[in-house]
Amino acid sequence: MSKKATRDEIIAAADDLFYRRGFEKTSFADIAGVVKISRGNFYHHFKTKDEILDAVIEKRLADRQAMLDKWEIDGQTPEDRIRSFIDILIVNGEKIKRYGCPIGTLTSELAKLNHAAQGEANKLFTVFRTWLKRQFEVLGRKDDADELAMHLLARSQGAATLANAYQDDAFIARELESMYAWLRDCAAGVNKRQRAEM
Amino acid sequence: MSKKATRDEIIAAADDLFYRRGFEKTSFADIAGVVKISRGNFYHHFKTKDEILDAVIEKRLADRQAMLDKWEIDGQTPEDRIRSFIDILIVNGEKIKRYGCPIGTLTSELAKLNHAAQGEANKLFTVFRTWLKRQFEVLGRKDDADELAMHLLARSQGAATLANAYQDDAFIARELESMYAWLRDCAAGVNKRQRAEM
DNA sequence: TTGTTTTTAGGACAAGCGTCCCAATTCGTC
DNA sequence: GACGAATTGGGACGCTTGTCCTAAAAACAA
Repeated sequence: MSKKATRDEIIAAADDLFYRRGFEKTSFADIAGVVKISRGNFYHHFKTKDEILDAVIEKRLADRQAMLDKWEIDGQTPEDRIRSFIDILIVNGEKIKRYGCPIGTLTSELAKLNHAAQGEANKLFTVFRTWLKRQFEVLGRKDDADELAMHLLARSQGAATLANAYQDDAFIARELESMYAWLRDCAAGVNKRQRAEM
Repeated sequence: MSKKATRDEIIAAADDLFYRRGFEKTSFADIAGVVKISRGNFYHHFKTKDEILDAVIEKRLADRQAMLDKWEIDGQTPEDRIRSFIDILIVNGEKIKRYGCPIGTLTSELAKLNHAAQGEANKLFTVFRTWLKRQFEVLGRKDDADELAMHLLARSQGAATLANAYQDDAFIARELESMYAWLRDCAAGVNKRQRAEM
């Protein structure tokens, strides 16, 4: 097999295992078992485990960016597109209930390991943050677009964390409804704080 | 030294290390280094690493419960008390920025490890959930008290996760303000969805 | 003081880890 | 088919891990 094909298989297997078991817990042997190559052969593709992590983060960045680019075409309005982001909790619901958010759990783990790739992993959040910011801008919320983006990211992360802990579909449904409602308010140009001050 | 005193020192050291480095990454040697006892001596206090984890979770449960019980006395109104919960993000702000939420990150890690103590760790969330639920009941939201408790837990978790990733004080301040405003609305008996439907 | 129990230190152990080497195999090109 | 390069499998390496044993020290009881 060509070098690149094997390399991509390793990255795909590592991506999956890092998500399901965590980076630290996943060993070379685990990945080799999935890809069905010998452990020794690894060194020809990746010199260290950290190099695999870098490649996995790179792949995740590309995957997420591709997904957002696709939404940019599919979604008619920025509100539609932001709703697609919220709906990740549905589309990936089963995996999130089992393993949490792939981005949030990775950044948390790397923060605890004080790992050099922390900065790269945080870019995963930033990809969504930047994209959401732009959607809110198009939506007409130019002044607080980044704040709204961060807020929605936080809401989504919180829902994912508790979905993982409790596996409660009713809770997830309520959080989704609540985020939809919040988004409608955003689109109407009225944010929660302004209303509270009325 | 008495057996219990040493045992408590081990638990305290493990509690701290599990939080800062994660359960998996923390070794017997790490804990022994902090407590300054020999590695071999461990077996006399804990037969397995999982037993230490159980003890750490037990301690965290007791600590949190004690904190909540204290708030029950200190806080004049249920709104005051719930505000104390929100303010954890300020009081433990520096640690949360560095290591994330001690509860959320532990449950996430144990979920990935598929660890037997998952259920016990989730009780940490439930301690807060139950307490918050009661506060909302006293606040006069008897019908949706548990829903409100879960929602606030999620908001808090999300804020902690992004605080850990970005270490952005302005973001944390905004999330706090937003949660305060939400709480005021709750106290006024009007939740966000009802308002959005007006 | 003597004898018993509790607590300790140090190290052995088998297993798993990331890393690395090297000889054999496969591949692509002439 | 032959040859150099790319790719592979198997295993060695030094280290760390959780676990466990044993003998010495300390604490306590009589």
